[in-house]
Amino acid sequence: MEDDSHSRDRIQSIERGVEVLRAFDGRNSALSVAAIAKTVGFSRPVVRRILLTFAHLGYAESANGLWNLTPRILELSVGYFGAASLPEVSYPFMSDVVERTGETCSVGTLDRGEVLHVARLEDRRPLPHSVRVGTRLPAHATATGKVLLAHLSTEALEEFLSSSPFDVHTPHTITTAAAMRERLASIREQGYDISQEELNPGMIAAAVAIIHDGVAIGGISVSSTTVRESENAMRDTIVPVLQEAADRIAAQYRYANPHLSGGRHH
Amino acid sequence: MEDDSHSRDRIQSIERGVEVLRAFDGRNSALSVAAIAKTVGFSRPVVRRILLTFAHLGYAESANGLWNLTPRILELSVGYFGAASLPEVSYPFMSDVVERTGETCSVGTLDRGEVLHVARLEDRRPLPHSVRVGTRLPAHATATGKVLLAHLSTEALEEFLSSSPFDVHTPHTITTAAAMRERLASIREQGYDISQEELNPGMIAAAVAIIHDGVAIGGISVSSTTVRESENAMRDTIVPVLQEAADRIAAQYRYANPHLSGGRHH
DNA sequence: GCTAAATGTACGCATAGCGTCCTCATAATC
DNA sequence: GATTATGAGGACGCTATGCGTACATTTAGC
Repeated sequence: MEDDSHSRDRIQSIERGVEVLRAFDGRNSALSVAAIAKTVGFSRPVVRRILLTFAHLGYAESANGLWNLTPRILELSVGYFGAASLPEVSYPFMSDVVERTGETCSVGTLDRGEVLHVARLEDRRPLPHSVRVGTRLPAHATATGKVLLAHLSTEALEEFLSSSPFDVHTPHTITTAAAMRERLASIREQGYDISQEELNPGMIAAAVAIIHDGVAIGGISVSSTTVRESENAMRDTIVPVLQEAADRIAAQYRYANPHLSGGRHH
Repeated sequence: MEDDSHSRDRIQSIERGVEVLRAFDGRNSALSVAAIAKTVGFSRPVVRRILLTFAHLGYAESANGLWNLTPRILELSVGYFGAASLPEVSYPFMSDVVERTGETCSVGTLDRGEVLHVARLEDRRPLPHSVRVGTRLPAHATATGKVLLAHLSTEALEEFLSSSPFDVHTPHTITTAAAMRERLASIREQGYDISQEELNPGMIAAAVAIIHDGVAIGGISVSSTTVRESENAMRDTIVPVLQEAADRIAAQYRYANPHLSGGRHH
């Protein structure tokens, strides 16, 4: 009751600044100060000061009363995009997947019970539900999420199964822990998952885990619509391509991160 | 003398927080509190509080005294990655370029006299100088930079030519405003630029501007090494591919941003 | 031309966040 | 293996920082 609000060594202004950045969710192109204030729940002068700060840093700009983030905001992610980071290593192989399948390819990791998309490569035809880099989707209703859950340790999986309420998105969404356990078992056996209309109607996806040193560091998937791809086509033609890409990404990742392999340093 | 340091409506803590994030430059994988404090010039407790704040938000984590950014930091860029943003629109066509040329392709915009890389797609063979998304390079010594400079308004160009000191990176770097004017004129005539060893020895790049509504909203380039590609090969085989991609990106950008075309709103 | 809603700005107060200081743990040096 | 040096973690009092209320001003809308 004392540690969650502000624990003396946590900086309020930074948390507020981040909340303002998150108010730009990518859907609304430009936001007014008042709209942001309403979203995040701070007073307007506070939001204004935060925006002016970001503007001074070059991360935001205002055009006649409406605010936008500038491309320079990408700078904040550079620290994660190391030479050996998962997206950095994955992109070349994802390119291969897009070329061979003609569909959109994504790479994601498990983050707080959700799939965080760290890399994405679209085919020329855009999909109805566009999932941009940085966005999260519920793990229990996505193919990538389930292949990652399938490789979790027993304790971590139990925690997920007990803590997460399984939101229902479509009639095909897996809703019970029992059904999820069953599905995860078959994923472990087959090595892939196909999710048909579990999150969005009309959408289908296949995913394979990227295994490095025995742990699933991410999942690679292909998403499409049910009119373009059937479950059989996914299994027969796309899963092998994904499997090959996952293996090559893992190998390249191992090569790029030699210090992670085997035991600790020296 | 009063407006630059802290102007009463700018939040110091946020600026400090951003500086700490930038201390993670992608080269050093993990940093200690003391190392960051030395880099940014704040006291250690301040850096520690900032890191704890980001850790609480899920953007940073510490492993036995060393700190890292987590993939979730990508969330902060989501606000820029709109459906109609330049990288979002470009990636599919960049994929095409990589496929047809077998080389690394990048898209960048002009930002404060530097080229800010907003999208990048590598071929499988990594390049010696890896330029990640979010990083900036000097405009005067890169192909993308020069095609963007070539489309600047007269005033903006004059300001750039007078303000920027042209750092010398190699013997081939353009160092004088006169030489730059000459080069820009030929770029306007030919529609592309090829930069051979102007920034890094052994590297060569070709770039073409992405023109939307008469203004250059970005540049697309292919980078390689001088052993793999000659200037002639660049001009004859790669520039046409880039030109086609640039045109298609511009067209798609126009389609994705209908409100930007023609006159202002209403 | 009047209401309404949103922006920019000012300013005094409270507190958030700063730095100094101390303790403890972990390495490096001889 | 004793000794120094370097860094992490934490406590605490003071002050500058950044908060919100309040007012002035602009822009849009019926």
